[in-house]
Amino acid sequence: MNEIPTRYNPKEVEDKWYKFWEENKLFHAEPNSKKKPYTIVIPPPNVTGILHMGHALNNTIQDILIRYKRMKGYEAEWMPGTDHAGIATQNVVEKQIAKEKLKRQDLGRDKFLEKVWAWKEEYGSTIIKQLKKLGCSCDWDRTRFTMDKEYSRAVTNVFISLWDKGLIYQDDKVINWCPRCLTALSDEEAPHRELDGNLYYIKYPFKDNPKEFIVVATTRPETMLGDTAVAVNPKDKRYKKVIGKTLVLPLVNREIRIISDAIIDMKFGTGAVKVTPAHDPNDDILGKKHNLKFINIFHPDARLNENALEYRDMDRFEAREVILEDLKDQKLLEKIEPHKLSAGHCYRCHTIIEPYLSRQWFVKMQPLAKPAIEAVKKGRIKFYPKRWTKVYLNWMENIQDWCISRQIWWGHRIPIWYCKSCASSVVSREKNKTQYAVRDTQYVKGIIVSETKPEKCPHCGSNELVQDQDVLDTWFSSWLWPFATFGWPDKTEALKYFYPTDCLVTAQEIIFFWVARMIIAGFEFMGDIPFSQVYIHGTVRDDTGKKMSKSLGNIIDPLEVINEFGCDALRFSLVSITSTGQDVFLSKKKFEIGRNFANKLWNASRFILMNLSEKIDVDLCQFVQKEKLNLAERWILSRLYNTIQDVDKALEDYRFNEAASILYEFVWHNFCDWYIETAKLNIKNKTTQIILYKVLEKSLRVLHPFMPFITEEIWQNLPHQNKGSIMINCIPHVQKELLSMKDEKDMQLIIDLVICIRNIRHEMQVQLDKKIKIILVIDEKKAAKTIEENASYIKNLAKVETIEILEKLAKPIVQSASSVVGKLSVYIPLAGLIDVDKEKARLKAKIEELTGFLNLNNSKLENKDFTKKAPKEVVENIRIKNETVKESLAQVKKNLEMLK
RNA sequence: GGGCGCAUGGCGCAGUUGGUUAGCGCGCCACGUUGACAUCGUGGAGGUCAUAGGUUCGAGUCCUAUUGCGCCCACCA
Repeated sequence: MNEIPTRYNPKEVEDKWYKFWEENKLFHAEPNSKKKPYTIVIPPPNVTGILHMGHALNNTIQDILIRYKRMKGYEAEWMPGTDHAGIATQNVVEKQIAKEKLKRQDLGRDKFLEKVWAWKEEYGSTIIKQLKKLGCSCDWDRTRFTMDKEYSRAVTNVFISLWDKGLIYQDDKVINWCPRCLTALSDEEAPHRELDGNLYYIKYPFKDNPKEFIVVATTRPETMLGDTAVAVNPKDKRYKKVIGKTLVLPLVNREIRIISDAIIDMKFGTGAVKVTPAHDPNDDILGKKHNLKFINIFHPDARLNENALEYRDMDRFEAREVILEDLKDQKLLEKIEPHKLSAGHCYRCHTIIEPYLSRQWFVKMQPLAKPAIEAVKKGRIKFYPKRWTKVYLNWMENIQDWCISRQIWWGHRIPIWYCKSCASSVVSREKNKTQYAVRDTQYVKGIIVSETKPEKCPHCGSNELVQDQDVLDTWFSSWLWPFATFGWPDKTEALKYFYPTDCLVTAQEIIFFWVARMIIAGFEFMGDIPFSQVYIHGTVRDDTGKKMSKSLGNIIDPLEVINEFGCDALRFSLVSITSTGQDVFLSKKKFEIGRNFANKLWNASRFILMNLSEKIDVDLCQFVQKEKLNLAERWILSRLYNTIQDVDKALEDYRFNEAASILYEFVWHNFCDWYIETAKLNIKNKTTQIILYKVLEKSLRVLHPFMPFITEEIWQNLPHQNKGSIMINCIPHVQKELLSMKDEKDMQLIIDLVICIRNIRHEMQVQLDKKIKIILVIDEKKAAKTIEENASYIKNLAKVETIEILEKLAKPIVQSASSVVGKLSVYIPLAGLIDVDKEKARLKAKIEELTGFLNLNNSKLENKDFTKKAPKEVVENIRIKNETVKESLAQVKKNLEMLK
């Protein structure tokens, strides 16, 4: 036994046990009619991803849930996989080929995609390997990738299904355009950030009187090149008479009309707005309504195009400066005011997005949202913490159409085909199905749908068909995750058994991107909720509250932490400091919590293993008889089972930090600090050994979901018959007959007494090797008996030589230090050692404390309203407490008297 | 313009439906190495729970307002 090291060394055990679990297929789940399923689908990390603290927290929580439920007897399925992350991955590969001075256009679509797949093959499983380092018990046999053939079939199917319902359409709209990624983005992908900008007041001269102007205010003067109107509010007295007149757009000399629309805010700026239909979402609406010209002034990369005349090819921000100079020269720039504005930023590259008129594909969301709203309102899907319900509903109830086409190459290509010869288009559909959907709207005239390239155009028979160049938004595949991963659209056994899933664990950032859309997709394609609970955890930040990011350089790498502190330490620490839904502020120091705890557990186990006698049959530990146990033993078992119960309750409510602290408190401060210390006195005793073993063995099982590696390592070193993994054992059943409030109270008296004696020793500076005598005065027979029975513990833990128990104090004990514990008076005769002044001060402080408490309670009891209105229990409790305190106080006062 | 979160001992945080003498970890002070553990043990100091009102017999916990910090949403030209 001596070969067990005094420090837990995670490096030696983690990989070993992970391999053991994997080889024994312990993470795999199959439809099993004898068990209830418990399913979690992982938020699929990007293939480009590398493990960061957000992942670590997110996946630790999922792993705790899944391991716990598995040990609770569920068929627990944790579906893993990765997301192809269209733009992100394309960007990575573009950067890679840029080193060879190549652009994707130089390679062409097919060659470039080959490169991306090659990249995916080489690096795409990095994050999976890292999740394994975290101990995640995912069902790797089912690992999915959103670009897998089967998964892609589901995506195409969904597109066609929505198409058939008329929920997908193509339109020319001003959308969010990233001039760097050169693609459209959805509204969610272009989060607004506040910028310090200016409001520029520009004079637009009247055509019939060039000396008169209308002044417009704008934050983006360069867009004036695309202006095709100026709008005012019809009620605005300042402008009433000029509505319908013509202005001459400066620099461009285009004639534009003054129109009126109630949407214009008279209070903002000058009340007159320049209208740029092709470059502003509002102006887009105005332009369509008033039949204005749409003039696009930008190249896709946001340099100005030929419509910008002499500003052509300038960058948008450079052009702004030049235009302002030119306006100044012409005395058309009235003034500049500083102004805060917010602008969309590309969520992948942070470039300021450009509102840009282009033809894109959209999903009509409103009809789809209805059941998703209902489900949450009716509580079929619950958010933890609840407050996110409101955020979700607010978004869902104001849902906008979803722009799903992306002008990139990496992704699911839109299954639409166009016929060159008759100008029809085709929506591609599944093989063997020949029915084509043909819709007669402005934009989709003669469109052809087909999963693979159709042989010929259904309209004219030509075989000159070309597929739409765009791919679908990444989230258009992720929203199918909870069922497409189980084989949908096929009706697989797994799908039937595991869907709907149980809990979705994620961060707030993707509620709209993903959670909300999954709920929509669940109803639309499965006819049911995708999960019943959503647990939203906080964001991981550094210790100053900043989000962790590479560019800020404040990253704490989970793998480094695992290397330095161990995986279990990482997991336990993370969970301990994350209270429900609150953001987590991290510093490396915080991982000491888990490391130290793991070490404590390790050493407690080490102690127990070193002391178990060879002959003992530990498998008998299941059959302990309560009548044969002493107080300490009954106490620790009661504590154990209460702990197991409390952990269960905490996990049901997703209060992970509470579960962790309950376990910490039990293992460290009940089991190690007290039970093991008492056990040392009878360590040769068979019952003692059995109890030590039993408590350890059961604790390990409850701890396992939190700290999988160390618990398996210790488990495997236990001398039991059960050589299978700890994973396949159950969370201990609570032996209700061993729960005892009385035992817990009685033991607490012993503990308090020991602490009290230690305290006096310390205050009076009585060395530990100095044997002392104590006199206890108590008139309660039961309590006296408890103390008598446990005298040996008190003697050993408080280093007391003799204990004398009296019913009453016949004569004063001179030269003693004294105290009270409940109704018990403690005297420690310390002839020659006692510092009378110190002792007086001690007693006075005690008197003050007790008096304060007594006064507080008395004032409560004297208050008739209180005794009348407060629950009986509360009043009674205070009465009882007060009685005890009164007695204590009287005793302490007497003791003080004696010192005089 | 709406919505949300957070303000508790030096630091980081708990505190579930209002009733505990307000807890935990780190740090601090003092003592300690009798073989589970110094990644440890023992004892201790330290808080008018942001401010002002209110509801209540009773408020860290509920309501209103204020201050400070942070976040989200929105078509503020």
